Amino acid sequence: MSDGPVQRQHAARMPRAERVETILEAARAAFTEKGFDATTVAGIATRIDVVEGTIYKYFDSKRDLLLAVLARWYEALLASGRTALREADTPRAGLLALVRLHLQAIHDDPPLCRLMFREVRGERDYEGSVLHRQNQRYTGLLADVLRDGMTQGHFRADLPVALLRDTVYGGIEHHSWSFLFGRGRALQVGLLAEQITDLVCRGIEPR
Amino acid sequence: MSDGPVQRQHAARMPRAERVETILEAARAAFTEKGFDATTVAGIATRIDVVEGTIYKYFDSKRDLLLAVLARWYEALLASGRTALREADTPRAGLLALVRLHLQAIHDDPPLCRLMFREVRGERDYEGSVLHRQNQRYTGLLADVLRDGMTQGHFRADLPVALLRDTVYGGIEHHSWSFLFGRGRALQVGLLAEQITDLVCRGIEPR
Amino acid sequence: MSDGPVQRQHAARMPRAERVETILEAARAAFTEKGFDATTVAGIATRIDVVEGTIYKYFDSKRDLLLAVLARWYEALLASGRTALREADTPRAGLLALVRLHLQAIHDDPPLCRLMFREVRGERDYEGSVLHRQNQRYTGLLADVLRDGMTQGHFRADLPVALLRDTVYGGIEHHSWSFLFGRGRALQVGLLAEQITDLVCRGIEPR
Amino acid sequence: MSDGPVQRQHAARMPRAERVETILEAARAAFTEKGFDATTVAGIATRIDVVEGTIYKYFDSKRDLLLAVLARWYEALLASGRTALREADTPRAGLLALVRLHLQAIHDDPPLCRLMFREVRGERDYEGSVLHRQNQRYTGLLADVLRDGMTQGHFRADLPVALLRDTVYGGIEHHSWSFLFGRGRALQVGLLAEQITDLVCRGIEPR
DNA sequence: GATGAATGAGGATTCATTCAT
DNA sequence: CATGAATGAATCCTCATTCAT
Repeated sequence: MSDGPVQRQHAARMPRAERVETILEAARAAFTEKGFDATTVAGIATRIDVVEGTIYKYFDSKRDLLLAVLARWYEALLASGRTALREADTPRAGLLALVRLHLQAIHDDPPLCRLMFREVRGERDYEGSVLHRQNQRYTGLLADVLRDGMTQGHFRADLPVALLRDTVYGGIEHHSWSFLFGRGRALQVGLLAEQITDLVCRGIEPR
Repeated sequence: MSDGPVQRQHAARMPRAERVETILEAARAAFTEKGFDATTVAGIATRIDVVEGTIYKYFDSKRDLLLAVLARWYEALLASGRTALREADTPRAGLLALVRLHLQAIHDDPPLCRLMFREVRGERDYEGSVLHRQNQRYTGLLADVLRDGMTQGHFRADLPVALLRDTVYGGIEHHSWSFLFGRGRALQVGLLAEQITDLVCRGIEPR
Repeated sequence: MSDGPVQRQHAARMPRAERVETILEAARAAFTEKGFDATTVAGIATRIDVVEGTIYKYFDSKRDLLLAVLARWYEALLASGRTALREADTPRAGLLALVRLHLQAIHDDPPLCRLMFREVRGERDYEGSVLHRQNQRYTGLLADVLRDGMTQGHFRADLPVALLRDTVYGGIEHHSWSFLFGRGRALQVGLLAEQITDLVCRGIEPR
Repeated sequence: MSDGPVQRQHAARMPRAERVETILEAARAAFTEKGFDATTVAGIATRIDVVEGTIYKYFDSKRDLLLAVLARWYEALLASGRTALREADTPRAGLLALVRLHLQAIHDDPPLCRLMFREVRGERDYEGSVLHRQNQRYTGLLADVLRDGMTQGHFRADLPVALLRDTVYGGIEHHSWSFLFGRGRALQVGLLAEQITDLVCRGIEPR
């Protein structure tokens, strides 16, 4: 008898939304474990017992998948930011909350942050992408807090909001660098948040 | 079929140092024009009329070449930083000078900065590399200024120097992002330098 | 991610014959627009708002679909040929009519002809296919005319009918080539028909 | 010990021209044996004990390789045609020689002809290609003979040379079809050449 | 010092087709 | 009659790097 074609069982049928979910989960795991390049689509597929083709039914490309994984993360971050702000009663408190949130996010999932910093930011397809828009909404939260603080007289108004926003996020990220990519020790989330907030607030305190 | 026989003459023999020079120049041009991945070693070789093998006589790998290109750039930057500091008579003046220098560097050679941010930082081989060490020396200039300022009582001393340093450089880079990678408009070097310095100084002014 | 959920309604149910009709129509459009390979079954399905599976209910394979499309065309051609012959009163008139018909067909639907020449003829599954049989019936019309002409003494009988037939059809097709595949100008149907008929009937020997 | 990288011996070094030769030979064999699609570049490489990359050093793509194989064949054909003409002392003799040559070529290497008819002719990249130009030179030989014959009064001059040329080559090819693609019997080169020449020269009108 | 022939690994992607619902 | 989730095969091509000459 000739070798029969190894008829593999079809994976369990799933409604679209659910399948997307499982793929996203597997992709996230794979990407964070091995990085983008070292991850193969076949590898992702194997984790959830489907074939590569199935993944391409739902995502146009491997890169698309990466972007989708990160988009979900940003979604959650944005929600957390909004929640945090609701409980902040002064601009300074809002600022502190957002700084802490950002540090916490980096602290909690370094691999995902590495992915974001390494594989996405600065790539040609980032500008104007959904992810970029989400990022803008997210950092916009802090810009809003600053603007409100200026309006209400808590902060001096002669420095551009965008510059302040970038200083905060740029500072945080730069400072997290060795934690993320080197052999740096854990981030002191609480302390750092206080220090950064302090630096910025005193820098923008009205005379 | 690919290009014909092209019976090429041996390229002019050159003393080692000179040959290294031409290679570095060609590599810099190629990398900044097309990015690291899109640049081929063969392409670099062609620019100076040698073959790939010749390049490998002088550099161990394509990546090595990139690192060497950037190392030269940092060398110059470091020298500029030192010069600038010599003319600064107060800590604040020193800080302003270094901020301005950094902004100017980004302003003057965006492609090279892109290379640095995109292809080098965050890569596994950066930590501990020569380039990293140079970067540390370079940013160390600013750290020194801050430390001196604290010692001399110009700056409050209760915030970590490293955090301040990262805030400055992180802020600058974050803020340059859209200029480098998006369709952002030119950097206002002078104005930005003033604003950043102002923000930081008032933030760290002793009460 | 690929197109959203697109919760589609079931397409209107149709009696078999009618559904076959719509599929054939869509397939013809798709194939002639983009060629066989570039056409996807999914694309054909989309045109008539059904899913791929539906098409496979009616046709065994994509190739089958192509063959069916062309078979309809041949059907019409064959009918035209028969009609044309009915009005021809001499062998030469019959020959002229068939030559003109063939040229006209090429002239009227170049995309379909391209399909026939490019994707079907010379493929392994053509020999012995329904399409091939139709082709034989169609070119058989001309063979019959020739045979009749020989029997009746209008034509010399020492050349194989098959060779004559192939010379006519091969000549026409070869000559249409640049019109079909190049940037050639329109076919001069009437003139060419006369010339070809003349050539075959009289040869090129001067009287 | 970790798995050493199976260091395969480098294939014998060859000068460019010679290597091109071996590749072309292997490609020709592979293509004619299995057709274009079924042939893999890896398979070609294996035949001559090199790796795929080597082939891509000399040819830009698999298709390029096919075209190059056929170009060589045409080269030879063109030369044969010129030789044949040199010995023909009348236009009719020239015509006969070229017809016979063409039939002989088809007879001698059906697989290569199949390649030409199936994979090249009618493809988008054929028009304007080197191959096309060669084909034009080749068929131009026959056009020249016809033109000369007309000038010298051996042939009537009221039919377009291009039409005659296409009739000859189209007729031959059409007639060879079943030999090439079906289960048809061998071509009767000599007989067919006589008949075709006769047909073209005298037509089918009885004297 | 320079050449340039040869290596070799590696994976994303497409879509016709099937079949459970 | 229609859906649409899942399969799975199959290979071209690039280019950094090596090394014999």
